[in-house]
Amino acid sequence: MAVASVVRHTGHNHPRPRSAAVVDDIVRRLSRQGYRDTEPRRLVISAAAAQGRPFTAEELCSALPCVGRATVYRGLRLLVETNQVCRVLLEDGEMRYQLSRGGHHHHLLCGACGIAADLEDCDVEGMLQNAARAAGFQMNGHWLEVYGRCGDCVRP
Amino acid sequence: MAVASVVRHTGHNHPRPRSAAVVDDIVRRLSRQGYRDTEPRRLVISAAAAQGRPFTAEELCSALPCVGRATVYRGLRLLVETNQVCRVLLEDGEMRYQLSRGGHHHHLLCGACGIAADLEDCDVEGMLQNAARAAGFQMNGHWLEVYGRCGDCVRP
DNA sequence: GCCCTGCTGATACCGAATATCATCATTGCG
DNA sequence: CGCAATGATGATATTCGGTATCAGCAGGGC
Repeated sequence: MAVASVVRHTGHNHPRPRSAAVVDDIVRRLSRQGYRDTEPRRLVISAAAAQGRPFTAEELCSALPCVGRATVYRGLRLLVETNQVCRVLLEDGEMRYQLSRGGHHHHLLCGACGIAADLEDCDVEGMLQNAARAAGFQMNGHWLEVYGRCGDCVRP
Repeated sequence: MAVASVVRHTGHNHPRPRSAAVVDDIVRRLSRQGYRDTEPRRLVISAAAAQGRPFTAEELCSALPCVGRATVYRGLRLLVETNQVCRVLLEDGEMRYQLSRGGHHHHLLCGACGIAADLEDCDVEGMLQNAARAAGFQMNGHWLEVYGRCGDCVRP
């Protein structure tokens, strides 16, 4: 199911709009930045949107046998650079990707089912600013991942 | 200078013992876990201790031309698995390594000089526990890196 | 000193990611 | 609409970080 026809939920987050709409949205944003609206690029975005959990570039490739490897990698890189896709760091150091719903947020990563829920209402920022300043450090940003078990996997 | 003969400071952290002592310490801890005290392994540890900032496996290899690649990679992996070396995630996603001074801590990473200072007095743990619980998530751990400019690079 | 076993390192290998480049397709413009 | 400019594509080659192999070596318990 590359294009969902119903509203779906991911973890404990907000409803996600239909995939087709998501693809249109992203393509529109890219167009505004001068990037062309091409069929392979749409396929990459659509496949990324269809993933239920953080994915690797290779997974996108095998989900898109009809799109060239290089194109998949380039498309994914573009999406990361334009903040349409965020990077997700697994506990073992593996890097994965996930369509971003925008705004600054962190991920709650379930080690059992692999799902990534967004953690939006958490102000580590201020705390880190203070701690950094106390160490004579000027903080510009941070990277945070939270690992554990999602509700569905804790209560089976 | 593979073995420093003076007490040195890294960033804004505690004084670091002489490298030779650090190497002995680590070798002793490894021995206690059944790992042999070998010359190549000591060289790897010594080289890791001599790095002034987070390093890659490749950097260790070129710092140790007389030690086989495989041995360097195995040695580094062993040090990570036994928590003698911690992983450091750069802002661009690159993974580096750094000798650990033990205990749970995070890193203040300077984007200018590349140094990593330890951030020890910061309790994000509790805050994250609460936020995760509110999202129906059972938190087991987290990964945090802080990016910015160290004091020396802010005031040049 | 001897022997067991873990360690080493040269080499081959693997897989992820990127560079190349001829060809194609999108889009702006007349 | 149709043309040209140029960004995008994709098959291929290549690079590069990391691992598997395996014969020989060496640490350390006896």
